[in-house]
Amino acid sequence: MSPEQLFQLLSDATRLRSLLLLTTEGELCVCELTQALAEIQPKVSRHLALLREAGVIVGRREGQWVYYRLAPRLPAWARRVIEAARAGARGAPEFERDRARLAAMAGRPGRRCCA
Amino acid sequence: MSPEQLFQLLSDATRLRSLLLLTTEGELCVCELTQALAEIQPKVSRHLALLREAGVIVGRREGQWVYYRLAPRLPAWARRVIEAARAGARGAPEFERDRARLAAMAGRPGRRCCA
DNA sequence: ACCGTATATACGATAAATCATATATTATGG
DNA sequence: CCATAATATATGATTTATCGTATATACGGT
Repeated sequence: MSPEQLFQLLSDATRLRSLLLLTTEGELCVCELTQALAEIQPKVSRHLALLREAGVIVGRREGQWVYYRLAPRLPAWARRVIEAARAGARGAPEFERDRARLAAMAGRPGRRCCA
Repeated sequence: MSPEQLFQLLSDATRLRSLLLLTTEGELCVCELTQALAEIQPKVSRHLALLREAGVIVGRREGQWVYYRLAPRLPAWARRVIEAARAGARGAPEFERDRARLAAMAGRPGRRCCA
């Protein structure tokens, strides 16, 4: 994982938004990301595949769902890059909308509707 | 300056190498960067222009030379991204070679040859 | 075995970035 | 005013990324 490669991955809005959601939420399945980003599923899936193939995120299958999260073995400098990006994205409407859509999503898998 | 835009800028090897050199050296003119990167001048100049237009670096003309440095008004999160990239690039031969070529460069403008 | 849902991949088309070469601009020195 | 050096920009060609649609695969329930 070179800096150049990481930056190339983060330079796409779909991948960046996915990654930022994953860092704050910990773990999300593809359908949650698809809904949160308001994008079509193949698009989200393909971008997640790029992040996975580069080792930035890891996927875990549970039943029909595949949950993605930040790769635990991600180098410290890469984590710092993502953290800084999170700071840079603070308050930007594009990212706030993603969170809002995720929070408003009904029938999220593996979640009780009423805690 | 959005995170997405900064990452797009850093995703190119020429721009990333330039920027890392600028962070460690403080200020460099185009001919120094051209030599350090071992690239042709129009290529270096064009990539510097992109960084400048985005507000990542600023240029200062002194005689025939234009010296570039990190933009003083660069947001903190962007500085952290670049700092993390520096950590990620540590020891990578590509970047070490740049430094070596710069150090070996003769006739650098504005420098005494023997301090 | 079949169906519905979730996820992944293949494909051709479109858009965007990068390149090398050539040329223009700006400054210095004679 | 001309020549030279440093820097910037224009141009057309080429490569690389991204896209939407269609299709494939994997799983769970009936």
